[in-house]
Amino acid sequence: MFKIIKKSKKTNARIGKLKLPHGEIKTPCFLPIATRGAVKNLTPDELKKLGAQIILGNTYHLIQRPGLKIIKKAGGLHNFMSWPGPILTDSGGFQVFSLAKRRKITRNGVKFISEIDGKEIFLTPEKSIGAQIIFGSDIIMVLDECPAWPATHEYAEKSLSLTTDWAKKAKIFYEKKLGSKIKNKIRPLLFGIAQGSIFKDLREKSVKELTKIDFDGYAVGGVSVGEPRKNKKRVLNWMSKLLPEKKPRYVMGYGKPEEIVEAIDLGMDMFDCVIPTREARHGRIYKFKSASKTLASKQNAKFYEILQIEKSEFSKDQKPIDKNCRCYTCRNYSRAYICHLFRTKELLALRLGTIHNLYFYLSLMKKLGNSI
RNA sequence: GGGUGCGUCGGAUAGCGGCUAUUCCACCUCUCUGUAAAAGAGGCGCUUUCGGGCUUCGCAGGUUCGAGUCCUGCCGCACCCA
Repeated sequence: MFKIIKKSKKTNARIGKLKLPHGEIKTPCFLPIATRGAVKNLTPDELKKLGAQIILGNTYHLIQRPGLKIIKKAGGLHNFMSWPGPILTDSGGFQVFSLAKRRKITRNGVKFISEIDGKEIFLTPEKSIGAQIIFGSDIIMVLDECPAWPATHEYAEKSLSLTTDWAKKAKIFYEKKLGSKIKNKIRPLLFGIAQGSIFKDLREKSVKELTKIDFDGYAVGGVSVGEPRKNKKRVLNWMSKLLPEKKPRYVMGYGKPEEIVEAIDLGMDMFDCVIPTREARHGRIYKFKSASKTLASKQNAKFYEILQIEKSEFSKDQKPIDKNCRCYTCRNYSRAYICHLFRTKELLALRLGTIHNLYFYLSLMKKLGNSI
């Protein structure tokens, strides 16, 4: 399933191949986010051209709309959204964090009050896995509780025991549903999610128990939930030593370009983040500082910059965002034009921004892979 | 020439006797990490030792404890009549 092809001599970085039902992906890789079955502003065709190998959908949002029935009838999420490549789906665990005001955690699952119609949604570890199986996800994530920072040791410990318990239940349910069924085909992978906030003993405990359950891959959850950068780094450092080497390692919801660089050096393989897509819609355009420079000096010095493209300094700037960038946006349009589109709220602004920012992230991944 | 109405921030507005003059747009600054985000926060007269101080509703007077608001004159704009 997961093969490490090459290891860096200088760092813990590695290149891997991961076989999935809808194709093979190369790691390290970045997953553009398609929460509701669409990467905002892009067609699957465009995504593929940008170099996306795998995308991420969200269980909580998709079971609300359009609902399981419709996706099932469409023949799964791939068919429904016309993306033939691999899909990883998040379990809804992140919504435990992001929709904290609208949910209640119980032993058996999470009760949400829908932000759409006020209806109650009860998400259990089993339901989440069941839904993801119906989606036809290539990588299924277990339901976890993602505790916000700051959390007390006491709370984080309690939360972790729940998350671990849910992980066991998820695994049992998954085996029951898919265990014997698929023989010749590659079956969807099931990933566990390590929690434990910023506490070393809890992170250790989390990984120990998850590996006992035995998953196809392991994710680091609960990172970038408000904690200072130092803490994130420390957690990832521990995790890189704790997580099994032979399994894919996925840092959830991560991160800024420099953070991904660091995490790859620590031996992390997969990443997803809303930054490139969301910030694109908000007029923050990422670009490399200089194409000729390698990313070797990346550790401290920022190798990229962000243009706030709506600023008046760009309103007359006829240069492309990045003359060395080969994305559709940079090959065809000037900063002035994109600035104009943003200021006049033309929808094309969002598309062009998204295309460029995703190209930036995905080509960063390529560069980082090549440098291993 | 006569009449009517109107002049409030860069633009558009609210306010029709009572404390710090409303809102929208534009503009400026910032935020965004498993997406309730094409979103959100702050600023937008001058000045400040960040406590505040000063100044403002076309202009000039007046009435009043108190005026963007009422009265008089002027200026400007719009419309109507001649």
